[in-house]
Amino acid sequence: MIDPKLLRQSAADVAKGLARRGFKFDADTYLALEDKRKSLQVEAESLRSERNTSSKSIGMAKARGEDIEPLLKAVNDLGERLENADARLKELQSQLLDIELGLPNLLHADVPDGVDEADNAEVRRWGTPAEFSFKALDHVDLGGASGLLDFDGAAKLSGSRFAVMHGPLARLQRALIQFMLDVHTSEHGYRETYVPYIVQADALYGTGQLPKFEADLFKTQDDPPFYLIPTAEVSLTNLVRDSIVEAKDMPVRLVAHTPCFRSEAGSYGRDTRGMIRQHQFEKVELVHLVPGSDSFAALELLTSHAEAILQKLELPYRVVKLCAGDTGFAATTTYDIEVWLPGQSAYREISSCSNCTDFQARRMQARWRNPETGKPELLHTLNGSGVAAGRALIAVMENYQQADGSIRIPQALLPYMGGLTEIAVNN
RNA sequence: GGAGAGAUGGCUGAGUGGUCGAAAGCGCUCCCCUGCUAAGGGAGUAAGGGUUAAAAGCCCUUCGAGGGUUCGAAUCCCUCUCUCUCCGCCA
Repeated sequence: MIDPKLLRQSAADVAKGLARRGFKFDADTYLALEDKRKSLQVEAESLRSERNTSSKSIGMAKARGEDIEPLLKAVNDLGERLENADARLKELQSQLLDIELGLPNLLHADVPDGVDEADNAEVRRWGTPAEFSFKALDHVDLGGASGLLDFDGAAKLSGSRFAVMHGPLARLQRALIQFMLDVHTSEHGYRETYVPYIVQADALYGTGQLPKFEADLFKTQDDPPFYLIPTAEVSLTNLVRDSIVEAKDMPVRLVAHTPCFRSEAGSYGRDTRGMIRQHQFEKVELVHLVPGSDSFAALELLTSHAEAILQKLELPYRVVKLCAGDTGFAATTTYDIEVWLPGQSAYREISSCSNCTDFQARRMQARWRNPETGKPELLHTLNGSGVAAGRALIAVMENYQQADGSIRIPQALLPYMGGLTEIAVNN
């Protein structure tokens, strides 16, 4: 959520900033509502103040044994007026909140202009895509060669956009997850955290998936409903909802492995081949909770932690800064890390690292106590994949493939594979 | 799933219709005093919001959540959630 004070004072500037995303914020309508809110709130509060004063004097009169009838008469219609003002205020505030919850975060000034991923700005590259002496296969064909990747079986169970994996391929994904958790906890200082995969609506309001993106989520039929998390960011970040973190506990750095569930509504026809885009996938997620002054440095650090995984796996990648139109709802700046996929001859997203500044914190009332002032301040939240395990598996398969369709195990994963050094064909 | 108990400020814990944002203790902060010392004295110490350019001040809200009764609710009524104990069931 954007600071309502900023909206009131600089609605036109906010509208201009959001226009970079292609988002239309009707500042005039907002300000008109806000104007009404102000006068109504002043009215309601002064009525309430009047009532409090009267009630107090009734109490005192009664204590002195005086006749309170005339006093009661004097406040006769107060209750009704107050009720009326309250109801109108409540209605107005909920209208304003609806608008505010629908506004995306303001972009950082350095975010490049642009409408979609074609306009993203490459920041750096690491590694060189390998030259193959044979025609590189994609992970679907490699999975077919080993017989360990089964889309038919998955379709039988769950329909499209699911995968079944067997044997060493399933183990390879598990190895990737263990490896990533180990690196982040032992080398990068994260606290390993196990979280629920099913959350209530409040958590999703906190991180910004709701109310706007409900269609992207899987929802249960309970009343009230539960939602399957689309990312561990939801569970991890909301841990500080409605709390004040002490300075000695900052910064907070959390890592969790969870499955992620996305309905992928609206992406029909995109990445239908293979397991690039699934309804269910595994991901290791990194979350930072930091003082506001530190969040941009933290974004660089977090991104470097995700990159370290790909470097240890010796997977070539590039880092791009997302353009205005491609940056997510809650983020002020996002780096995507794109791993090289020989089967597609393309860099594809494997991690997305975002600084959400105080946007999520304001929705969550997540604060920290600044020792300089002794006062609570909104903290800044960051999240990034460190990295997406399903896509990392694809990247390993395609980058480590050999002429016969077998797949070598990356050096870094050998300790996790129980002596296995390659995944052969025809398992 | 069944039975019972509970939810109050950073913590412990009083408060059962009126001047209670809330006693007391602990903790914490500041000040004072003190050289028989793991002592004494004093003051302060919640969060959110409105008004304001901002601050001060003033005002509003908050005693698990949401409704209700009342001039007035931490206190009474209803619904819900969570925690604890016991039983059952289960991983």
